[in-house]
Amino acid sequence: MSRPVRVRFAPSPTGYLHVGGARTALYNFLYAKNRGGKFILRIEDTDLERSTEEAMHMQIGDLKWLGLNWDEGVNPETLEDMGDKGPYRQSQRLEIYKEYAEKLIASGTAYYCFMTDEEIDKQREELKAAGKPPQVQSPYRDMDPAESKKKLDSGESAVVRFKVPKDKSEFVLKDLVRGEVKFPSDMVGDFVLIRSNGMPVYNFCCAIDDALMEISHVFRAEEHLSNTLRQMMVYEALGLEVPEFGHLSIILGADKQKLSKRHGATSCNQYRELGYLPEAMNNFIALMGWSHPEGKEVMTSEEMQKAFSTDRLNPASAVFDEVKLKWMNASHLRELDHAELWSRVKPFLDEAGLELPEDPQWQDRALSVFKTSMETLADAVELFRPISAKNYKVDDTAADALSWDSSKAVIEKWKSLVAAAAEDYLSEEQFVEAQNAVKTECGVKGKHLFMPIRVAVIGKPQGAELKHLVPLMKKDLLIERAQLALNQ
RNA sequence: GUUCCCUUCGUCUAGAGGCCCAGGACAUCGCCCUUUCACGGCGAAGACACGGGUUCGACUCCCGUAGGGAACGCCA
Repeated sequence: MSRPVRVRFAPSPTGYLHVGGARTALYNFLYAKNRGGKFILRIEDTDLERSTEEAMHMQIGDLKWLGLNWDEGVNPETLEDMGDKGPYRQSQRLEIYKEYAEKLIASGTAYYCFMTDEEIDKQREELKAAGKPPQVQSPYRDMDPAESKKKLDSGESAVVRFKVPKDKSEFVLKDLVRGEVKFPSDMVGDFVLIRSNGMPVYNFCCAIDDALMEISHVFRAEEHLSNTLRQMMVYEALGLEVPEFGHLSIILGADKQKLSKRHGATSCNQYRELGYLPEAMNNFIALMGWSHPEGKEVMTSEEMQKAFSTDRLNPASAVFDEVKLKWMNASHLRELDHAELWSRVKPFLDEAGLELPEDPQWQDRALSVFKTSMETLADAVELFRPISAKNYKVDDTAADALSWDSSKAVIEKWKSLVAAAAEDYLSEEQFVEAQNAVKTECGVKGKHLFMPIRVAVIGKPQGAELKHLVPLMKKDLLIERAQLALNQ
């Protein structure tokens, strides 16, 4: 009961980290932090068909991006073992699984099964047709070990199956999020422990690893709920200590189906590319299935760590709402100090080829002007593009403002006033002065005044306040643009 | 088919028998701020899946029904 808290995230490296996986990782991380425990990263790469080294890098990269740093497991830089309960990649633990499988065989709770795929398929069909649960019923279940040894030696391939107790007993799981869950033992058939190629199967290595790595709590997705029965059987047969489990709800798409590729962006990496902040991602994901005791919504990781507890975990599935994610991203965006925000925005600006001043003070001012209209980092591109030294063009939406009788005169006057300025940049006051001068000189006011000027400055009839925008732009640039607007 | 899980505003959720003719957030719609756009402020509309119990009293407990999901793999 008073075991030290050790939790783990155990992805199988088959692609980028999915938002569902990210939430699982996050909850484990938060729990470890909250309880002063250890967070461990284990790689479940026993499926040779689907696991790749590249995907492992992707998963690790995504976890790092989210800031879910682990204390033990695969080292994020060197990929070597970090901690004394390794190896942390299942593909490197094969001997261990083999040893335990042999123990089970020796004790009669597991056996070699020589059924072929065809035989199993056929049996499944028949059972289904008969309205029975499609569980394998292996004729090798009670074969004399000596005889199976002989078959094995003669080169026949076999899997190792767990011998599920035939006496109908009940397994009770005290789930941290679902309460008491009871499983009849005949809910599952004799499941595979070791594949014929020698690789262990999830339910086997997961149980062994969690026990050997002294994992105290397992938070994982709900689809593993019925796997827990199998794992409990393995624990029991081997006399290993069972961790506590918490089965998290599934994350759904807008159509209430399990979130998948066809719902659009579902991996953390995609959200990173779209300009989402890891802070916002964590915060948003945390709130799909957990809530702060005081109902706080926008939180830092530290706040979440402090407040996290399993009794506020919600068993019902949640729909992933990108609109709210956006709002949350905007909230976090505005909390960042400008030096930090600039460093996040910079890659997006560079990517778009924008040419902007290097001066931190300029960047600071620019961000105060633009950040209230940014929801994602990527939004900065269109916001900064109009004041970038490159890429100026008069937008189609500006045609109206340019068509008024007085517009040409307004822009001419504006241009001459800018040209008369002494410094490289106009101050806010100078801009207001100039605008007033245009007003009296040309005899226009209201939108006939500021719309043409706005177009002469940014090429569009709408945007941030001119008195904030103009001081961000070099005098020469303003003149050049006024001319371009006149040429329209 | 069998077993298991889930079900409060459109969405994320609060609610652990009277505090709830159900609270917050996003979205929506108004108004205010604003010589544009955002930000911000204020306000409106909007839900206990259904049916039975238990109880003086049920969103909260029990049982059904319906709907959704998961598992029954040499995937995890």
